[in-house]
Amino acid sequence: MNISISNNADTPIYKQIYDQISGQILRGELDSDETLPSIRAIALELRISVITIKKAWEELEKDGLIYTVLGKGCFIASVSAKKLQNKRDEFAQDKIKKDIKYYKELGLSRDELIRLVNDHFDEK
Amino acid sequence: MNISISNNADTPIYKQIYDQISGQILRGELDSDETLPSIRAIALELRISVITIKKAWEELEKDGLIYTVLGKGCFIASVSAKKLQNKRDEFAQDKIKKDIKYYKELGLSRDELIRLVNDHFDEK
Amino acid sequence: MNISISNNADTPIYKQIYDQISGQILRGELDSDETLPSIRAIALELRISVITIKKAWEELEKDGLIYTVLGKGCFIASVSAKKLQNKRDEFAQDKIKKDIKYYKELGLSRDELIRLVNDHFDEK
Amino acid sequence: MNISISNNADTPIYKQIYDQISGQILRGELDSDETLPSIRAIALELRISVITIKKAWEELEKDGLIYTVLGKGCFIASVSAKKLQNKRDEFAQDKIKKDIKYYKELGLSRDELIRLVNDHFDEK
DNA sequence: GTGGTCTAGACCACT
DNA sequence: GTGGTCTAGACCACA
Repeated sequence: MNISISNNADTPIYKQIYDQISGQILRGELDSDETLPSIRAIALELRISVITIKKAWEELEKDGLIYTVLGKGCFIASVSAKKLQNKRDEFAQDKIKKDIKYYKELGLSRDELIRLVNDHFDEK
Repeated sequence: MNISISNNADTPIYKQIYDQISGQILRGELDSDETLPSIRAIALELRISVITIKKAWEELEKDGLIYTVLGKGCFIASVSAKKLQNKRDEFAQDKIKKDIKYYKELGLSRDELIRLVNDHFDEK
Repeated sequence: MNISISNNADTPIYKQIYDQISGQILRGELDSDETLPSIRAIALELRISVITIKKAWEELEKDGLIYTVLGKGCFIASVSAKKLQNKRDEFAQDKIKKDIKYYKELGLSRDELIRLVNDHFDEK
Repeated sequence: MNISISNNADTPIYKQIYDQISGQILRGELDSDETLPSIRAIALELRISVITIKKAWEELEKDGLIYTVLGKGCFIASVSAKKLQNKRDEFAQDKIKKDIKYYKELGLSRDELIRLVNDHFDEK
């Protein structure tokens, strides 16, 4: 499980975890029914509170990406590749709408925005 | 002064105001040294507290977009067109980096992201 | 009457005027019973409100530095050189106490403070 | 945490708090990453509003003296001794320039000012 | 008239 | 528990 968190970012920690895990699932890097590490293990590893991870897990479960079996642990939900793709698209579209609104508020044209994407996509 | 706020959004009200005013300034829709409506006038119009607007004003002042003169009012900072453009770029680049990080996490390729931009740019 | 004001300073305008006029009187640059320019004349010259100057005049009168004759104007109070010196000392001591408190809070020693004075006294 | 405030002073409460905390940090009396008492705790102790303290905290954060972690608390920023010294000097120089301007306006000579400093430095 | 500060309570998000 | 935001009213300083 590769997760990196930052205390300085303006995104809350539980969201950082959620984004990274959901990303790994949506990209198909984690197999169905694979076991997620225990909350405590992650809490220790990342030196954060179990409550924070619990919050991330809850969001993932709400979105149908994982499921928990009481007393056994958390598992990756088995979702068909097609459904996965749909979820990915849904997530991306939800975000792009908000983002475009902001760039438009800044006065950027479509071409300027696309140039910006091209300029920064390969960075880092 | 066109400002619209939503109580349901997850962005705080002061941020909504900040975004809209900064947008108008950065797009050059407000002239230098133009007087902003008084805090109280806006508070009445939008039916929010003066403190909330004050907060937005403070952020705008911190970013050098407006300045306040005690007892006289608040004014658009006089910034050269070039500097304005720089600020706009700076704001846009700060955001695009974070956004791209997220889209990559979702597994989108550059082309998919650009198609997404093209599909939604003219909406609404 | 030489007065210069700044909108950007954090000292209010009426205080800037008060400080400069009181300074000129305390340094003996203005003779007793000399007429001060009319409030309106100054207001025009400095492009500020008459109310602001009125406020400064009130403070000066309260401190016994000027007196107003209704319908005739404002005049420099006739104060003996000795009294003038006393007032000057009083003003300076009031201020030095507050200032030293602040420098001490910053952790400056007496010698550091004196060096600071020496370094900056001849500037500008 | 030693803070004392006065309701009668002409400096706003948030400024009084800012001055005292920044003083303690600049004098090195508070260690890096030390936790500050919670906003609410201070509010209760000093019997003032949380917002007032928040305002002081924001100023301190703006000046890079503290940092806040959402949901965890506020901490003293880790600043090297050298940087601390620089900040102290910067604060002191900003003030001394204004102060000297005033004393000069009163007609004090350098020697008179230094005598004043010597006379009052050990008081109280 | 303007902005600057403050209160006393409230609700929410995050840990 | 923490900080983040907001309200509705108040009083003051400044122009």
